[in-house]
Formats: sequence, C-alpha cells, structure tokens
Amino acid sequence: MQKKSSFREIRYGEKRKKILQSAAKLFARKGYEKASLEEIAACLKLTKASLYHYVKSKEEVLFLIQLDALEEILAAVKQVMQSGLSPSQKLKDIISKYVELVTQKHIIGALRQQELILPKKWRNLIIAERDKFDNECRKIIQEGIESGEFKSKNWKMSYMATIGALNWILKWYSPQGDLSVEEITLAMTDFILMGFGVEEQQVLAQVIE
Amino acid sequence: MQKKSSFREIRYGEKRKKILQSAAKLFARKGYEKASLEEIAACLKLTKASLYHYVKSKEEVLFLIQLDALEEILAAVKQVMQSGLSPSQKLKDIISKYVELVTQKHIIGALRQQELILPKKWRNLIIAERDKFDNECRKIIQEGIESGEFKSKNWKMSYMATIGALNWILKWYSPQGDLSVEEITLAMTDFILMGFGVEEQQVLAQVIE
Amino acid sequence: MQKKSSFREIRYGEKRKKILQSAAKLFARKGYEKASLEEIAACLKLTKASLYHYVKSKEEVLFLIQLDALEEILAAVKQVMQSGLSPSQKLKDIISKYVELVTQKHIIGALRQQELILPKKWRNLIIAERDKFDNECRKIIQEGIESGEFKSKNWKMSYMATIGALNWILKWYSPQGDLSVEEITLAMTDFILMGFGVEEQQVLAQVIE
Amino acid sequence: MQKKSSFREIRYGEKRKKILQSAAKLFARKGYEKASLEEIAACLKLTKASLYHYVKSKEEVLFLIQLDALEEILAAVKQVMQSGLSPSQKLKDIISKYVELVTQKHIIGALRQQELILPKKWRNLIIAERDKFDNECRKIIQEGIESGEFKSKNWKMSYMATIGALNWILKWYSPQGDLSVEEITLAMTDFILMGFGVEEQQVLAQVIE
DNA sequence: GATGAATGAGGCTTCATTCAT
DNA sequence: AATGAATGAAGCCTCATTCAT
Repeated sequence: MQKKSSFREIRYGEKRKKILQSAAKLFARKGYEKASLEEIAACLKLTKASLYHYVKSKEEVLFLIQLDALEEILAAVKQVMQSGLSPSQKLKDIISKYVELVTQKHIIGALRQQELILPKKWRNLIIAERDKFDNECRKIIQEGIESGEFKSKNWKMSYMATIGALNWILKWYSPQGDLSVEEITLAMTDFILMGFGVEEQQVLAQVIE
Repeated sequence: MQKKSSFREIRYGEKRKKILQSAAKLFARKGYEKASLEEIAACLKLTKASLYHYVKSKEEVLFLIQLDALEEILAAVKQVMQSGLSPSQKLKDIISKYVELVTQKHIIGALRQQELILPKKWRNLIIAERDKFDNECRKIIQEGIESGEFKSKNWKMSYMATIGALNWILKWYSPQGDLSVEEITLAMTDFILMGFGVEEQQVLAQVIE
Repeated sequence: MQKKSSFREIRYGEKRKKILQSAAKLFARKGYEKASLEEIAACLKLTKASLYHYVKSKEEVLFLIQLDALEEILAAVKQVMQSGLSPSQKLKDIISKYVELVTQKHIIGALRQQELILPKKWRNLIIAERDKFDNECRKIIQEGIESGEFKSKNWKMSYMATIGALNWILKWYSPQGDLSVEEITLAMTDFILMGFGVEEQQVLAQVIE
Repeated sequence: MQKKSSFREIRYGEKRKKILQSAAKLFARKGYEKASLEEIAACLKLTKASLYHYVKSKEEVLFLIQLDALEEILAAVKQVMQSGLSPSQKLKDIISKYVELVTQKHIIGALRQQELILPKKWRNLIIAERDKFDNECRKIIQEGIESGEFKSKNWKMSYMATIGALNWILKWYSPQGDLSVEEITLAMTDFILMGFGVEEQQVLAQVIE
C-alpha cells in the first residue's frame, strides 16, 4: 500500500512535470497569453478540465515554470561559485547551463518580461530569485574586471546584452534546426566573452564542460 | 472641397500614425495579445469603435507597425550601404539606428517572434522585408570578416546574438530609467563590435552619428 | 460474515448520517449551490469520490436532509397533537422543536425555497410532507382562534410571518454567538405568541420543555 | 447634440436599471448562485456579453441591487425619523416601505445572507449601510419601550423576528398569488406590532400611508 | 468622424459525476 | 471502503468586430 501510494505520487509528480514542460514549450513558442490551456492539455491527450488536477491555475503554471528554471540555474550558479575557476570560465559554465535550459526546457526567456503578470506574492518571489542570479553574475563580472581578465567599460550594459542574446535564443531555436546545442553554446560563449573583452587565447584555453 | 478632402487625408494620416505609435508602445509593454484595442483607443481619447475609421483590424495594426519599422531600418541600411564606410562603422551606424527605433518607437522587438500571427500575405511580406535586412547585415559582416576587421568564427550565431541583445532592450528599457539612449547605444556598440572581434582602437576611432 | 455485513451497514448508516449533517451545515452556511461536494467531503476527511459510496448525488443529499428534518418535526408535531395541551402551548412546543432543529441541525431553512431544485418525484414528496406540517399547524391555530386564545385576524399571514421569523434564524444564528438556544426559543415564542394575540399571562404560564 | 447625449444617458441609465431589476427578480427567485447572467440577459433579449456594457461583473450587479435597496429604505427611514409620529406609527411606516420593496423590487431579502460574497470594499459598504438601518430601527424600538408603547422583553430578538418575517416574504410572494401587497402589509404590521406588545387600539388607530 | 450598442467566439475555471484500481 | 484520474457541462468574463445613428 505504501509502495502503491509512493508510486502514485511519483506518477503524479511526473505528469505534473510533463504538463509544466508542455506548457513551457507552448509559452515559449506562442507566448503566455496566446497559449491556451486547451492546447496544453491536448499535448498530453487530456481535457482542459483535467489539468486542474495537477495545477491550480494558468498563472500557477507560469509561476512553477519560472521558479523551476530559476532553481535550476541557481543551483548551477552555486556550484560554479564554489569551483574556484577563473571568472571567464565561470561565465562560460553559466552560459552553457543557460543555453541548455533555454533549448531543452524552453524557459528562462519568459523571465525578464516586464509584464510579469503574476500575483504579487509570486511575482516578488520570482523577482527575488532572479535578483539572486543577477547578483551572482555581477560578482563574477566584477571579479573578472578587477583581475583584468574582462575589459568591459560598462559591465551592466554588457550583462544586459548577454542576457538578451541568450534569452533571444528561445525565439529562434528549433530542435529540428541545423544548429546543435553545442554549436550554439560554443558560439554564444565566444561572442559574449569577446564582448567582455576576454582575450581569445583565454577563451579557447578550456573546453566547456 | 478637394483641399478640404486632402486636408482631411493628411489629418487622417496623422491620426493613423498616432494610433500606430500608441499601439506600438502598448504592444511592446504588454505584448500583442494582452494589449486591447480599448486601451489603445483610450491613449488617444477615442473609443474602441472609432479606431476602425483608421485601421481595418488589430492584425493590420501589428502589420503596419512592423512594416513601418522595417522600412525605416531598411532606409537607414540603404544609406549606410552607400556610405563607403568601413564594415565596423557600418555596423555601428545600423546598431545606432536600431537602438533608436527600439527605444523611441518601441518596435522591432516583435519582429522575430516565431509566432508571427499575421495572415499569410502579410506575414510573407514582413518576412521578406526582414530577410532583406538580414541580408544586408550579412553582407556587412562578411565584408568585415574578409577584410580581417571582424574575427568571428561563427558569424551567423554572432548575428543572432546581436539581434537578441538589441531586441531585448525593448524588455528592460524605460524612458524614466537612468540610462540615456546614447549610453545604451554606446555600450551596445562596444559590446557587439568586441563580440565580433573588432580591435578596440577601431571601435573608438569614430564618433557615432 | 452476516454479522460483519450488518455491522458494516450500521457504520454505513452512521457515516451517511454524518455526511448529511455536514452537508446540512454547509448548505445552511453557504447555500446549496455554493457548497461543493469537495468541501462536504473534506469535513469528514474523505474524498469527493468517496461520498458516492454513501450517497447517489448532491440532489439526493439535499432531499435526504429535507426529508429527515421534516420527519423529525412531524414526529414532534404528532406528539404535540396527542398531548391535549392548549393551542398556545402546542404552538410553543412546536416552536421550541423548530428552533432546536434550525440551530442544532442547520436545517428547515432550505425548506421553503420556491426554487426547490429537486427532481419532481422528490420535490413532490417534500412538498407533501411540508403540507402535512402546515396543516397540523393550521389546525392548532384555528383551534386557538376558535377558543378565543388567539386573536389573529389573518391567521395565514401570521403563520407565514412565524415561519419566516423562525427560518431566518438560520441566517444569523451562530453557535459562537452570545445567544443561547434557550434564549432564542424563549424570545421567539414570546414574540410569536404575542403576534397571535395570546395574552401575556398565558404565555408565561408554562415553562417550555 | 447635447440633447442627444443626455437622451442617451437616460436610456443608458434606464437599461441599466432594467438589468438590475431583472437580476433582482431572478436573484430573489433562484438565488444569486443559481441565477445565471445568461438568464438575466435573456429577460432583456440581450446576449450575455451585452450585459457587460452596463455592468462590470455579476458581483457588481448584486452590489448595486443591494445598495439601491438600502438607499431607498434608508431614505424612507430618514423621512420617518423626522415625522414626529409615535414609535408604533414609525415602525408601521417602515414595515410598509419594506414590504413594498420586497414585493415590488424583489430585494432586501438578500441583504442578511451570512454569505455576502462581495469583495471587501463593497461588503463593508453594504454592511455599514445596513447597520445604519438597524440603528434607526433600534432607536424607534427603544423609544417605544421607553414610552411604554412597546412591551418587548427582548427587543433584539423581536427585531430579528421582524426582519425574518419580512425578508421571508421574498420566498413565498408571487404577484400572481391571491394576496395583495396591501393585505400583506396590513397583516404583517398587525402581527409584528402585536409581537412588540402594542395594544390593538393603537395599531388600528392610524391608517398606513 | 465618432460612438453607444450588441454580439460571437473563445478563454479560464468550477464542479458533479464516473470509473478503474 | 476509498481514491486518483478524467471529463462534460456550465458559468463568468474579455475582446475584436460590426452597425446604426
């Protein structure tokens, strides 16, 4: 009985995850507003109404997706921060994880939407988590500037450009396309680190992941 | 009577422009789906119904905004192409115009949405114009690579990163913010040209616009 | 095995009763429409689906509650009718029982809803039972009028006023409030009997219950 | 143009009033929950969606109905309070108005629902107005007790009984029924004043309205 | 030119109910 | 006996759009 119960919980959790994944994909492709619950449900051969077993509202779906993405990227960031690697290598690792999230889980992109329609309690939580991420990134960048590795004159804008370049991937990436995730990661890393003024040999010095 | 008529057409045209501007701003802020005609009308102290004097449908508004933006950027590109400037300077000029469009007219951002909800005839036209823009940019980049000015190993991805960085401005820029358009332009140019591997002295060699 | 079975039937019956009680309370507090089966189930630490072991439908719950209440009040009426007491005392006893039902079992109130959403077979049965109750009350009142104890000029309206006053208790009574059931019973009896024109000394002559 | 405009405003207001009336009737007959906007709209040969020209939400409809009723009854109360009549006559006048409101406008009944589902800002306003009404009534009753005209031993409960008797009219009154509003008013007044212990001759001394 | 009125389509959400386990 | 899953029906609400004035 316990087994059965825990088995169910797993399946429950798994279906929930699948719903969030499908939703994330649709939100990415069509935008939150245009993506209908009907469509999300259809992806899983469910009825609109059935979604409500797993999820309380469309807004909650958005919230959970965003939270999930943030937790995953923050976990990666945490690990990177403890790695003792050079700033440029740290940045590379984060870019790598970020690209993976955007291309595999179809998320993050929605994070910076000025609109963030979530109710306050959720919005604040999301924004707080996002700020954590931004702060860690800022630390890395400043560390890089202090060590002379980065030469950016306006690190804030460089950071915004980076985030834009990475989030925008969501808009054009297609798994069926001719660009592999590795290629994208490599090229993005290249472009961004060069944008930060990192010398090329440093960029090429280490293989990613 | 003719005079009156033409006078009206002019005013008609001006109001139409204002509608498109307001709509562009709202589309940028809230997204196409979430921005309602009612809201757009309210910006101009009009009623929802009155909009239909100037515009055939919400979709047409989106189409006109995108077309307008594309025409403006293409005009700038055309001029740049005939300027005889160096590739990096050409790119700088285009970035400059692009930033201006994004910040002043709140557009372009919507351009790369994979979703492009427009009916086919319009969608194709938009895509065709966009392709023109992409092609001109590609020419500049390749010219830069051939001349040794640019060192990008994957120019396509660099271009996508550039477009992402620039379009993303729409998501965070606020006229009330503490960043002037000039600062943004300068920093973005910096970051992107460095991303393309242009030597710093070249970047600083010329003043923008 | 038979024993077990009958044991189960008893428990079954008990649980069923508890369900009806919880439902009655919720129906009284939130109204039939607004009270959801989920909520009723939660009161008993059950799942929505589990209710269907004990009950065929939400409508049946309503029906059973009403029927139960009617049976209980009718039983009291029957006893009163055989008591040989004076009309005013009879009325007092019925009021007393009625208040008890309304405050303790949260019912009756729903009885006079013109809407009576029940399917016909049930509705008719409920109405028939209710008519029985009304008839017995009418007899008491007429008896009182004939004996000169009651002085009401329009006994029908007086009866409607009485029913209204009593049913309305459901809307404001709270077990946590500062009014005890006894106080309510006493005051209501007072008001109603005086409304029927019963002389005060007669009202005070006997202690209730 | 001004005429046209004001003409329209009147019609607008009139349609709005009609909507509120229809809604009030339906709310009274079926309850707030069960009465659907579709039905309300159908009464006026409108579509569900059309209602939203005149009204912001179903809740607002409920709010407006309640507010309207309260304002009307409060206006009557105000006039009564300045009349200098005897307490019993004051009470009679209020009952008269109350019955009129319940039978003609199908309201008030919803007022004491413990459920009051309205959002806080509205609920508080309604409750505040209702308290005003209750307070004025209390004054009258206490005045009557002090002058010896009323003999109620528990005036609060008598008041609750009165309100119950009057509100309950909503549940059984039908314009097609064989009871005229005048009859109801007369009988209710009779019953209630007698309930308050007012001597019969006093009750009969004055004609209502 | 402008707008109040009206509407159809579609979206989110709730809920009573059924069924397999 | 109990429940997780699934669903159809129905309700509220929004919105782009049309039309008569």
